[in-house]
Amino acid sequence: MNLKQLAAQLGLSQTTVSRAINGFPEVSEETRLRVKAAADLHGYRPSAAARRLATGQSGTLGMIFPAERNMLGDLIFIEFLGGCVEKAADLGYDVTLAMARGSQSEEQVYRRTVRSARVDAMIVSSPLVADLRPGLLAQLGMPFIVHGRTASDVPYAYLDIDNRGAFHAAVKLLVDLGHRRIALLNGERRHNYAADRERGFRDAMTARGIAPIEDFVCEAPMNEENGFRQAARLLAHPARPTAFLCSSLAQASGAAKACRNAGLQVGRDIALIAHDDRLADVRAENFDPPLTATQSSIGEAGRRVVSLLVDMLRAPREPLPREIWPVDLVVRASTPACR
Amino acid sequence: MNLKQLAAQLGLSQTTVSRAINGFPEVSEETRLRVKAAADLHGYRPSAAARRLATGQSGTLGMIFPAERNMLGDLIFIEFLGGCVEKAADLGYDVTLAMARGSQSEEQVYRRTVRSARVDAMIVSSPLVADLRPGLLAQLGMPFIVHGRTASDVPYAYLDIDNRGAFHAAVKLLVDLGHRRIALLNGERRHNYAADRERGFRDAMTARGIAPIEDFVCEAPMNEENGFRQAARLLAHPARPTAFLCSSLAQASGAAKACRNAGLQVGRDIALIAHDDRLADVRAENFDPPLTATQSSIGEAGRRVVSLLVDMLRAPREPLPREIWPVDLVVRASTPACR
DNA sequence: GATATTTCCCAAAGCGCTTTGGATGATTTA
DNA sequence: TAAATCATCCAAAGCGCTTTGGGAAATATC
Repeated sequence: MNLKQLAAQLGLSQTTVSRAINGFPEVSEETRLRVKAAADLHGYRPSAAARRLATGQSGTLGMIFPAERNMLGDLIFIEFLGGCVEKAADLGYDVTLAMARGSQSEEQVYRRTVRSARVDAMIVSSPLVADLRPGLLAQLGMPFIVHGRTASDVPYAYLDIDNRGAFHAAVKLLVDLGHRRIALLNGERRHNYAADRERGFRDAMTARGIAPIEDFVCEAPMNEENGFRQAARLLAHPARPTAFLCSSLAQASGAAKACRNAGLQVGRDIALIAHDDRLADVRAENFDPPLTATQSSIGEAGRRVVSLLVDMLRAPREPLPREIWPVDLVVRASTPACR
Repeated sequence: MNLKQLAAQLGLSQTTVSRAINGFPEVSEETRLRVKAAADLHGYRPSAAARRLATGQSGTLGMIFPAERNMLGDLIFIEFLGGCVEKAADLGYDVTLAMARGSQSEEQVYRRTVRSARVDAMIVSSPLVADLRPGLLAQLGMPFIVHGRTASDVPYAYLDIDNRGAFHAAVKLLVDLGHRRIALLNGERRHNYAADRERGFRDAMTARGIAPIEDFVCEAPMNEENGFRQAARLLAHPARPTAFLCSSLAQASGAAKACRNAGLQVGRDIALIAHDDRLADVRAENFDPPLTATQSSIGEAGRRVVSLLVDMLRAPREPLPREIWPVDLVVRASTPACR
């Protein structure tokens, strides 16, 4: 059943029926009810294709699969994606995925996606410190929002968490507990979130008059193995760290193992803090001992990102939305005072 | 630039230009070249929306986020999804995702997706032994393919791996090595793949005249914790298993830990085999010791599933495609002979 | 009571593509 | 040479919706 048939059935014009369904004010409440009832009765669903053609809007948001694949990255991505899909569905949008493969560069994938006009807007995730995507999308005239921030000449919409503030607060906590020899096991510096966290770490140390020990400031892909390896190396140091600050629970897990191997009990002999993205199945409170963590739900971020993006599409406004979420520091059992 | 403008530019009709671009035979090679050149020059891309409306095809495949969320499940899903997206892009299709949330049941999500006609076909993943989705989709007239198999009244297209054969072979290997007390740490029985694996396990045991010890046949969500817990329990048994057969690397990881805790060295004192889905970052060969595994790439399965599904759409044929992939049994260092 | 204003509804024109059903010459065939 | 066949191309009719630009009746304003 299509609009024309439904209109005929009701003895109304297509215009009126269309307006009744889409909630325009030019139709009486009585008629609207009648239309809705008939639509329900006949199981009428507007054709997405026709609506898209008529409005020029596809009702679809696009995301690109991250080029780097690894376990934690995949888990974070899917959690974020899940939030996006959930919210998008609520708002009547679809989410479609593209992928940069061997032969096709990420830039080509973005260009192709934009040109085929299959999506109304795009979501950019995991930006690097210097990321070309905002510039590219702005130049192509495609609305977009970034989950995170990056250096960019053009203004852009974003939602980020306060990585800098979070790690600043974590360091402050440790310093207040008497720790001075604090190690940072960070993600790769080229990722903006990692750069921000390092900045927060350094600022907090400096603010307390402590010079960060350069050898204690580590970066590496965030996985358990790197966490283990780097922590083990630092623990072998003549003056070992008394606290580890990790960028992910995966690294924290590796670091905890290294501590155990070194005969140190986390929460008694050594302190451990990690950032917790609130993934479905990997949570700081389930560690042994429960981990003190900076935490922020990445799924929630996905929902909000979509919400902001759809707002932008429905009512383009200046300035572009920009949100920086504060990050909770949840103190649990892994952060003893320094002895 | 649209078709009309391009046609005017070339002094041709829309019909001819459309046919030239879509490779119909009614247009001379010379004209086709001329059209393609002009299209390239002006950066012409057909409007997806218009094409969709005219053809009634959306050029989009749909997938539903699995309702259960957990780490391994998410990793498997994203690996499969990645394969699907990659192949779909090659074939000119988009992949869109929907999600069953709190209020909306999975069935409602399927119904809504089908009625809004946003997708040409759907991909059903992780089917249960008794899964309603094939029946539902068949009834709704939506083409689909299942990754896996299920009990269903209606015929349906599927791609599955030979789970039964794989676990049969694994048991055979262990028995040939002298093992008799073999434990199965399986995923939940309601999943079809788990039921198939259990069947393979039992068949192989019985075929060799060994009665499976019921207490050694375990099912649980596939994660490290359950692997650890169940293995630890069985190892405390007066007559402990001499071999573990796990349905996932996560369980194997937990089981390996339980073995170490019990003072047993995997690959010397006890045997361990697991199924390896070839996830990006979790591979049997990276275990210590490298794990003997039944292996099959789930990303490859995603690619093939899309390939079969698109074939179905382009040229509907009976019978529906059905593929069962053999599973490799790769012997590594974790399976010593029984002492 | 006459004139504005609202309220509610409609006809028709797109949106940009595909596809049907010819039309026109050129080439074969009889 | 006339008829049949091909090879190319075209005009126009949708696909199912939104939206513009009114129009008629009901209500408010003076």
